[in-house]
Amino acid sequence: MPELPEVETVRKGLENLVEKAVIQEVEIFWERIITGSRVGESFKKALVGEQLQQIRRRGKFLLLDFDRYTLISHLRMEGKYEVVPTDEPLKLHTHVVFHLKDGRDIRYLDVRKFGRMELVLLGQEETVAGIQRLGPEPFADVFLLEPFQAKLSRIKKAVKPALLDQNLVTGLGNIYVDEALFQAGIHPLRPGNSLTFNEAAVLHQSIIEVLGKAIQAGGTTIRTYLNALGESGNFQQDLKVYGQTGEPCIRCGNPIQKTKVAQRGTHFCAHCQKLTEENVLPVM
DNA sequence: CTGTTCTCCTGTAAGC
DNA sequence: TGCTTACAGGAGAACA
Repeated sequence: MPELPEVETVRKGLENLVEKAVIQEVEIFWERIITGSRVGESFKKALVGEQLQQIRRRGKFLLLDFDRYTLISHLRMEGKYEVVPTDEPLKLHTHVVFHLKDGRDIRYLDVRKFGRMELVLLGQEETVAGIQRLGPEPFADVFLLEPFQAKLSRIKKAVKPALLDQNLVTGLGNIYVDEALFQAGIHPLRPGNSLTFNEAAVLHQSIIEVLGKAIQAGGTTIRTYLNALGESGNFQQDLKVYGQTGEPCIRCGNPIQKTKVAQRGTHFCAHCQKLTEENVLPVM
């Protein structure tokens, strides 16, 4: 599942391959991938003749800047891009194809069809609600402790779903949220407002470190798909709790446990991440 | 406004 | 062996 580090890896890979490429034609095989006011023919028509100038990223959204438009792309669970010669046969689950003037295609594949694309006027991504509500990028220069702590202190729900909201900080998904909470020694079910200032500070630092290291590693590759961009990371070898159910905790040796929090598989060490009695949330 | 549940999708694995 | 069910989860919609 692409989270911020994986999306950043895709961004770099795509930009290196297709910067300055010009779109000749667009084909859509699953209409629901495209949302917003420019869908179907209007989406295709707008992009014909457009040259890709740069690719930016905001949270887990890719922002492809053309001459007059910005294509906002979210990979959600399993979306991926590949750049291949136009004459190469389409793989299963190919939903959108951007034919380029140089004889190649940018192809969007997505087994689950959860990913979305939206075309807005150049640089107008802030008009999209999903981007407007994003918190700061998880970097030390913009993700500041004081506002994080202040917001967290007003959140009654569990800290894990709070961090997955993308509003406190953007970029965490199910893998890195478990890793950051483990590194900070905080139980995923602790209510946001139950964290002490010191705990919030440690969590803040853990989020910056975990995502920073994952970006350096090129993200986490759990299933490898040859030729797809962003599937070559190696952070999977640095995972301390995600997918480590039953394995000994690197800190205390007790087995890593798996449970469900807010409908999501959640990995943690019951010894290192304590949920004290008074912090127990009502059964959902 | 806050918090929770449902929905979208298909491949894979577990269960009977 | 073959059919059914559970599970994987990001984000937006729907709802209390």
